[in-house]
Amino acid sequence: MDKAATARGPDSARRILDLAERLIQVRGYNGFSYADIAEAMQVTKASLHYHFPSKAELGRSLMARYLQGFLKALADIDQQAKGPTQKLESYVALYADVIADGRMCLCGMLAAEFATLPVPVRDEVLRFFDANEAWLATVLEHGRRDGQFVFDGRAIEVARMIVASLEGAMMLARTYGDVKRFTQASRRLLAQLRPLRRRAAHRT
Amino acid sequence: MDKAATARGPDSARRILDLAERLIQVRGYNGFSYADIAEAMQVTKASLHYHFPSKAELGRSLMARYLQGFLKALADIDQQAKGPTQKLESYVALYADVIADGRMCLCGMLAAEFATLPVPVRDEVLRFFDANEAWLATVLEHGRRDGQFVFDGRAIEVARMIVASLEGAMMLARTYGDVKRFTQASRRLLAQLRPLRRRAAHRT
DNA sequence: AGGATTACTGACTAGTAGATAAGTTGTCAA
DNA sequence: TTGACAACTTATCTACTAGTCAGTAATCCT
Repeated sequence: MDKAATARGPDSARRILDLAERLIQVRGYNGFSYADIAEAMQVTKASLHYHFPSKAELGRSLMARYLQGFLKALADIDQQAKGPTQKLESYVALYADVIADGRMCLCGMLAAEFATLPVPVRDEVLRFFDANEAWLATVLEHGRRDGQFVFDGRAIEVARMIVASLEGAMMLARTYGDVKRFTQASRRLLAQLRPLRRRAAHRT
Repeated sequence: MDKAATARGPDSARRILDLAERLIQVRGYNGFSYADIAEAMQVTKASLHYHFPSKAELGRSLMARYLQGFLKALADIDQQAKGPTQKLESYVALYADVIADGRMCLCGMLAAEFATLPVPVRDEVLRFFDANEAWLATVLEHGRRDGQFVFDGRAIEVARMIVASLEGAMMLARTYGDVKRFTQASRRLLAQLRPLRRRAAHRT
């Protein structure tokens, strides 16, 4: 009856993806190997190849799951948050949670290694950013309509700048091992959208 | 007298660094090998090890040179540019030139792979960002004093946000193979420092 | 001319990468 | 109970990684 020793089961694929996700977020796609996952799971490399025949397939599957989870998170924000301002704050909190855990956004990491990625993985990464920017642009546009945000030009452009800035802020925050670097940058980023620009010194 | 065939010479070390720099900017530290450089230079791998005993040493030397070149570029800007606004524009142009060439900032790339880097390389990367942010903070502070820039709080915080945003914008621009993504983001970034905030629609 | 130095080559090693084929074990359904 | 299927292991492979070492050719110094 003691089956705890052999951690066999149908959730192996999920556990593999969990480990791969964390490994890529910390070490990058080219910085981890099947051996790393096998060791952490106490199984052989061959067993991983049973679930994911190639590293490219593992990466593609992982990205697909990540994108799905991200879209779900955005949908949750759309349902729960009360307005554009609150939506934007919840959106930034998504990033903050990841960096607080010492990880980098999976896609930010893969974007850096883009040139070396298998094409299917590349495609998923682009889909992630496309969806990300499109959602954000919608929120920004709504916010501008009811006067919560002020910005010039097209919303998609502002969205792109915010996404890029958040990714960059994550990268620097993780490099310095200092979450404040992300928090401060994101706060400034959002402050620039507010209609009444405060000039007062604010607390750190 | 025909010595063009064997490209022997004391500039080999420099050529190795040139190739390594480009390779890292495109493929990352974990995405290139001695074999890549050896092939491009038409020499053996062993010859590379003569100049740089280990990959860590190659990385460290490269970073040291890169930092030196960057500091030189900043010094040139300090000498030539006429005021904070012009300095900032020249500074952004430094990044724009790199991305226009399809490359990523060397340190932005290494920041992504930070967890897997040899410690000496890490140290150099941090020194780069420290110097970068410090210089930018000084320019911002001067600009604020003579009314060319407006921002809340400490200049170093704004500098950090700008550096992170530019790195992020480069990464996304390269991922999409679209320089405009960088240009537009950086233009917006600088616009937010201007005292008279224009509300008019501006041309794309 | 001779010796030292610089800049290499060729041949090699140990370790790791992703990947495969054949065999084993546990579970469940007819 | 049997046999099919899922989830593995064992053993192996090829390609590539950084790195070493002994030797060599050209060049500089005296």
